[in-house]
Amino acid sequence: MEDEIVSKKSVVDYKKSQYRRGVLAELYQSGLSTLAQLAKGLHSSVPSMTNIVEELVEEKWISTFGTAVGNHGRRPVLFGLNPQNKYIIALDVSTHDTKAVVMNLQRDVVYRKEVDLRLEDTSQFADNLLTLTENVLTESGLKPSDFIALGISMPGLIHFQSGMNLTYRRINHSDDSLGSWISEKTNLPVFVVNDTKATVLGEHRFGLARGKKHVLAINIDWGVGLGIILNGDIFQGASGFAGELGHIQVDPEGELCHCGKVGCLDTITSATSLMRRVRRGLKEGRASKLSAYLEKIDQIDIENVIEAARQGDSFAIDILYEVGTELGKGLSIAVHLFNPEIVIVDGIVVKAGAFITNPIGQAINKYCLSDFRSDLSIEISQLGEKAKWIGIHAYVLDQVISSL
Amino acid sequence: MEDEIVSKKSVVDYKKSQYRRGVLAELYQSGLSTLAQLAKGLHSSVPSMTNIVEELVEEKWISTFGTAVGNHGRRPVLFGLNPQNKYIIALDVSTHDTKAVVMNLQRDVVYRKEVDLRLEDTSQFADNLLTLTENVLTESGLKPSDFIALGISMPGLIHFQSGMNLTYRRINHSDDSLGSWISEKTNLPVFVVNDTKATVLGEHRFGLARGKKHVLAINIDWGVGLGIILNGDIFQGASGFAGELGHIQVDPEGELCHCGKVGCLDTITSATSLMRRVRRGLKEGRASKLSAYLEKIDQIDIENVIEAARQGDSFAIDILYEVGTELGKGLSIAVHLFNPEIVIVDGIVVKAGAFITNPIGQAINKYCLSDFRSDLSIEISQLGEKAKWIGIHAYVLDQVISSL
DNA sequence: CTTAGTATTTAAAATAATTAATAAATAACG
DNA sequence: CGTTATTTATTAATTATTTTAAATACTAAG
Repeated sequence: MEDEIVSKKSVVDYKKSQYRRGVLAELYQSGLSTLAQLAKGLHSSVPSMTNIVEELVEEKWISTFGTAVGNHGRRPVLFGLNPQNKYIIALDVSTHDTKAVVMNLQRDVVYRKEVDLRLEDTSQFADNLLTLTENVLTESGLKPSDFIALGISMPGLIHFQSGMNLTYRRINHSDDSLGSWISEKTNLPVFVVNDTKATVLGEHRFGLARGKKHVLAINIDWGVGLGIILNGDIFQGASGFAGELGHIQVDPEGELCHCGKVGCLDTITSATSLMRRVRRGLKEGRASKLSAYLEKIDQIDIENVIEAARQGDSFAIDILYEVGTELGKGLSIAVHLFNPEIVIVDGIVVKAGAFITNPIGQAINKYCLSDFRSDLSIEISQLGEKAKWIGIHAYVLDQVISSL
Repeated sequence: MEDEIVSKKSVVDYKKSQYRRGVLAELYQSGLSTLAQLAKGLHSSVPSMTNIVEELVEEKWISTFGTAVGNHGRRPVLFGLNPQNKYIIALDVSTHDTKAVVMNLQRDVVYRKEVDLRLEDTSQFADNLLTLTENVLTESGLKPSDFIALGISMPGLIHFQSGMNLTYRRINHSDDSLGSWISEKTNLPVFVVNDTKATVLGEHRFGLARGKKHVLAINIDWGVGLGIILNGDIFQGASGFAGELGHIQVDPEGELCHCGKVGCLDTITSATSLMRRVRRGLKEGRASKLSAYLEKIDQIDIENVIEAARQGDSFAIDILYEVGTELGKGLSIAVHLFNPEIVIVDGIVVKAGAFITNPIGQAINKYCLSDFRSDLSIEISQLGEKAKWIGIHAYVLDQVISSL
C-alpha cells in the first residue's frame, strides 16, 4: 500500500532525487561550483539547477560562498557544502589506539580526541567504543541533531552487506553487527569500513590519486592491506573482502600465520613480523646500533629501526630492504591483476622513505612486465594519517548522499 | 562551428540518446521486453518509451515479436532487437586457427568459416586477416551495408586506448593498430579485444555467470589468462592489461618464461608447458598408456593426455593434478584480491573435467581464507567455444550502442 | 567616467515528458 | 455466451524542463 503511494509520481521524484545527489556529490568533490558548472556536469539546465540548489540551501545542505573572481562579465555565485549545521564523526580504530574526529561537510576538523582504546576481539571493546562515541557527542559541544552520521574504520574483513567484522567477531553484539548496535544506541546512521579501504578512498578523493581511475594503495602497518579504487570507486568485491593481499602465500616453507595458513605475505612484511626478525637478529648477535636495546628488547619499536637505518645502520637497512622486496613482489602480482595507474604506499613504514620504496620499486621492475610499468607511478602518501579520516568522511558522505 | 551546432539543444539530445542506448542495451540483455518493462527499467514513462521505440523500429534496430502470453488483460506487444538488417562479424583469432562468425543482433549465427590462419607476429598475418574478412563479407551473401561492425578477439596484451596488440607488435601496420587498419580498408568500425576478456564477457552476459556482479574466468589454453567482470562490466585496468595472471611468479627457481622472467605461472600451467612435461616424463620412462606415442612424440597432444586420464592412466592423472594445483594456487591469489562470486574454468583443459577442477577446488580450499570460499562457486563453462563469439558480440554491440 | 563587451541571472515562451483518462484487448466467471 | 475484471495502448491534460530572450552585473578599454 505504502509502496504504491511512493511509486506515484515515481519517475519525477526519482529524477529529482538523482539531481539532488548529483549536486551534492559534485560540490563535495569540487569544493565550490557555479550554477552553470553544475548544469553542465549533470547534463541539465541552469534554471533546473537553480531550483534544486535553492531547495538544498533551504535544507542547510549547501550555502553560498560569494562570487567567483577573475573572469569577464557578471560574476557567478559560488555554491558549496554548508560548513555548519551538519557534522560527521569519524572513528579511526586500530590495534594500538583509537582516534575520534568530528568534521563538518567541508572536512574541517572541529573536534578531535585520541584515546588508548585498542581494538581487541572482546565484547568489552564494543562497550568502550560506544562510551567513546557518546563522550564525543557531548564533548564536541554541538547539538545532537547536528550529527548526520558516524563512520568507523578498522582492520579486518568487514562483510559488506551486514557490516560485520569477521576478523574480530566478538565485537559484534550477538547477531547484530557492531555498527547497527551503535546505530541503535546513538540513533545515528553508522557505517563501518575497512581501514585500508578508507585510506585509499581518502587518497583518491583528496590526495595524490585524485582523478585517477584505477588506484592501488598498500598500507603497511600491523598487517599488510591493499585498498583498491577501480573506475573511480572503492572496490569491495562480492562480500567486501577484496584486496586481501596479506594472506596470499609467498613462501610455502614460511612461518605459520595467525590466519592458520603458512607463508602468508603478512608473516614477512607486517610491522609485527618485522620487529620479530629484528629481535631475532639482535639476539643472534648481528652488529647494529640497535644492539643498545638488547636488555630492553621488547621496548624497541619500528621507529627505532627506521631511525637506525637513517643513521646508516646496515642491519636495519637490510631488514627494511628485505621487507620492501617482498612487498614489491606481492605488489607486482596486484599490478598484473589490476593494471593500475598509480600505487600509493602508506602506513607506518612510510617514515622509512626511500629505504622501503627503493626495494619496492626495484622488485616491481624485476617482477612486472614492462608494459605494466610504463604508465605506472609509485608514490608515498602525502596525506598520511589524514587520508583515513578523509576516507571515512568520503565513505560516509557517499552513503548518506546515495540514501537521500 | 559545427561543435556549436551540436551543442545547441544539447541537454535534450543527450537525454534522448541516453534513452535510446538504454532501450537497446535492455533489449540486448532481456531478449524481449514490453513497453512497460522498458519504462520501468529506464525510469521513464510508457508514452516516452513508445516514442523512442517507434524511432528505433523506424531505424531497423528493433522490431516487434508478437505479444506476450499468459497474463490477464490486454497482451502487451513484445519488442526485441531486429534479427535482420544489421549484422556483426566476429573473428576469433588464436595461435592454432581463426574462426569467422557472422551474427545478427540476436546472436544467431548466419555464416561461419574456419580457416587455418594462425596468429603469428608478422605483418603478413595482418594481410591474411584482411583477406579473410573481405572473403567473409562477400561469401556471407549479405549486403555490405548490413554489417555494422567487426570484432576481433585474440591473445596478447591489447592496449585499451589504441587497440594495439603489444604482445604481437608486428601485426600492427607501422603506427596504426591492426584494428584501425582493417577499419580503414573495410569501412567498418573495428573493435579488438583480448580473447580471455571476450570469453568472460560471454559467460557473464549469456552464460553461467549471468547476473553476477563479480566474476573471474580462467582460460587455460596455450597460455593462462584471467578474464574479469567487476560490477557487471569487463575490467580492463588503466591500459587494458588487467588480469595478466600467467606472468606472476610462482616459482623463483622455475623455468625461464618466453616473457623473459623466471617461474611464471604460464611455465607450469599452459597447455604448451603441460605437453613439454608429458614428453619429458615419457622420455624418462614413466609408465603410461601414452608411451605408445613414444616414437611420434611430437604428434601427441593434450586431448590424448586427457583421454588417457579418463581411462585411468595414473601418469596423465598426475600431470593434470599438478597443473590443477598450480592453477588453483594462482587462482586463490586472484580470489583474495577480487573476492568474486563465481569462478569459471574455460579453455582446452575443461575437457579434462573433474581431473582438473578437483585439484583446483582443493587448492582453493587450501590457500584461500574460508570467508572467501563461503559464497564462491567454481564452475566449468557450459558455453564452451561459443562464449568467445558471444563475448565478441557483446563487446562490439556495447561499443556500437554507446557511440550511438 | 563612459561605453562596449562578456557572462550570469531572471523571466517568459516553447518544448518535452509525465500523469491521468479513455479506449481496446483478453481471460475468468457466472 | 455475455459480462466483468484486469491489463495494455493511445490520447489528452498537466506538469516539468529546456530554450530563448531580456535584464543585470561586472571588466576593460578609450
